[in-house]
Amino acid sequence: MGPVIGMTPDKRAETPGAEKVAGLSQIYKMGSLPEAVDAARPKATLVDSESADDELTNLNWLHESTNLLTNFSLGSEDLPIVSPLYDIEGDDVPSFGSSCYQNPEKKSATSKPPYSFSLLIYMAIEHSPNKCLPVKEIYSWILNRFPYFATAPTGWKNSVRHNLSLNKCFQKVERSHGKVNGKGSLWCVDPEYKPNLMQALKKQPFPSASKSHGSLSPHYLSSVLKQNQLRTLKDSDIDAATAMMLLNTSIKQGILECEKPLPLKTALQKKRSYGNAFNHPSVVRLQESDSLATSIDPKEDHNYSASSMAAQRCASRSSVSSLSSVDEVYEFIPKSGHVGSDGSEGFHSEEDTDVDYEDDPLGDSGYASQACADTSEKGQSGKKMRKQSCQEIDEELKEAAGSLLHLAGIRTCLGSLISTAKTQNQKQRRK
DNA sequence: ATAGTCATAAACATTC
DNA sequence: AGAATGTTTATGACTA
Repeated sequence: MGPVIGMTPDKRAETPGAEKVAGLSQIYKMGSLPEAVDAARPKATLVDSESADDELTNLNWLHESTNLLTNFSLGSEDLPIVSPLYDIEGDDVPSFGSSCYQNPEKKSATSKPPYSFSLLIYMAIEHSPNKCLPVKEIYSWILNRFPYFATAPTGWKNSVRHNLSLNKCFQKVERSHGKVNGKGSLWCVDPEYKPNLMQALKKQPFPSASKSHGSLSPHYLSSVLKQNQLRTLKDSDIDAATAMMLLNTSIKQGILECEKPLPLKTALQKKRSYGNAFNHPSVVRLQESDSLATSIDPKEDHNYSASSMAAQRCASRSSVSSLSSVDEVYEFIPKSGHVGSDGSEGFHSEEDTDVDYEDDPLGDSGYASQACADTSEKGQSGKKMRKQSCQEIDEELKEAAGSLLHLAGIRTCLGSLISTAKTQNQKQRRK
């Protein structure tokens, strides 16, 4: 049985449009200075850092940080491609920028990459500064990273286009403002499907990770938590949703102690009845139905099928908790920052590509600029409302994270975390 | 055996 | 006109 046919109309109908694209997370800030990251992330500035400083449960350190992918090596040209969900393991603070990863594609340049086309496209898009790429750029990225395709039968490009067109994970964004830089559209990853893709990536065989290191992320998170290295976690740029996922995984693997894995969704639901979990020492009883699979279901892989995706899409829409990253929470926030033009993100377009970001007449030096044009045109009142919404969401996330952390049985280390965080804050303020 | 996933190929339309 | 891009359909291999 082939791919589900007749998907395209659905895909078109569901194409969320500019706002969503604008909300694509600003991932891959690897190698960039924190200032640059902040500048590129106006959404982070929406949170009153001053008032939030003393907030124990504040998730700013998650908000401000970028997606986990950032530090898991998709983001730098200097780094090989590995699963964003794997990393080296060790009790020491991982050096995310280190080159201790194996390099699947370089390891065997002539062998076929262990990634499906969907994942290759996903990586290519996520690697771009604005999470949008024309198909030609996708070709280039894949070619650059996987020399296999240089000698592979030419049909792979067809497959890429086929995937883009058929796979609901990918959204086409018209270059509305005068067909900038060539023909064709830009392709983005639907944020709602990002968890699926992430999950799919995680499932990919990575000898370097699985053999000697295993799944680092939960271990890493665990070690961070156990060592009360809040700063480390903060610096690690793990976003809230990912942290939740890792927490769950850690719990599942027995790294952290908890009765059962807790989906963020549950945390959000419970917090409404219990209030801030930090103020409720009682353990929330979880239901089986609220398994981790609610938000991270290995079966809900990237695929052609509309059914599983639709299910997740619905779930995603039904609750903030299912968002794949905090960025998605803020997806309605117009991007005012200038991203990528100064190279502060550590990203540079591939040498062999012919798209000149700096020549973008839209002044955003990226593709997403057109996509977010709609949102940027909204008025001041809209901004106020959005800011308010952000604060509300932030509160929700804070409480949800509080619930999670509490339930994960790590509350005991919070005292240390607090002091560590406060120390860091004080140091920063002095600077 | 069946259904789902994925890769591949091909035809065709559209756009530049 | 030709190339690039995008859509759709079909088929086969593989897997759970």
